[in-house]
Amino acid sequence: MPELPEVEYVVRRLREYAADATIRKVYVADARVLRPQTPRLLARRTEGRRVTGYERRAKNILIHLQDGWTLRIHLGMTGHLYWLPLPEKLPPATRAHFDIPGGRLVYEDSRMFGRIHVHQAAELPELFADYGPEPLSDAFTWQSLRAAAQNLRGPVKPFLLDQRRVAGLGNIWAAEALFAAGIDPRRGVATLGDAEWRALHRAIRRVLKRAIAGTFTVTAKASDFPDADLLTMRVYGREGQPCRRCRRAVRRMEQASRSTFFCPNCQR
DNA sequence: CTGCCCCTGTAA
DNA sequence: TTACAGGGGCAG
Repeated sequence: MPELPEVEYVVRRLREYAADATIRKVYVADARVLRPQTPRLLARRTEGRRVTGYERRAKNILIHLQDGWTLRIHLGMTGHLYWLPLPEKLPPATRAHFDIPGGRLVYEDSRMFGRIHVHQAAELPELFADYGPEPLSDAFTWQSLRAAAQNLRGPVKPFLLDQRRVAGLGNIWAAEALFAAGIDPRRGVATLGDAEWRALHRAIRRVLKRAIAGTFTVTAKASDFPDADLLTMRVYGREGQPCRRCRRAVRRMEQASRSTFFCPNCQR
């Protein structure tokens, strides 16, 4: 479930609840979430080290530690990462947890598409070398978006999901941004004009900012993130329901084996 | 680019 | 029982 806004939420919560934590001990209940690394390696690199900062890069959570180590946690489809105060019981889908003073950092993940890796901080630039700009940073402009599509063909929706073009857009907000920009997800990137690139760029930023603000308006359990608010979606998950703008039925189609929702009337 | 794979849970 | 799920890596 987590996309950029939820990952951002997690990072801000960790800064709030687990600032200056020291990792005392690591427990791995299912080593598959570490692949290709191992519990032994994870323990060796993290135990006894203090957290020096939390950061989000695309949909990755970075936990910087003393001695130049960084935990990189990707939540995949069903991952959750949050601080849990000590008396509370670990949930059944806990795959790993980190003991810190006063509580635990819990990594829960039913489908285990997420990953926990430890890296030397120096190797991070290489790790993220292929990522596109952060959509909420100054580096992301409508010109940079247009440039990322140079010499590419194919529909705009899969283009937006490609982390090398823009970092951190997922299926929901790609669909919502295209609706906000009034662009049909089937349109080829080569057919978009400057006015459309501008509109798309603006829509991506607006939609993500609104989603981030939204995650903070709902109270979440144990500082975990709340589910994306389907009530505020314009098209995502609304197949057959009336478009909130023109009342015509929202359509669902498949693109690159992912579902795409759009309004054929409002998006052209 | 698309298709297949990785996994489990939930709803129709 | 089947369909579907908001993640990404990899081969073709």
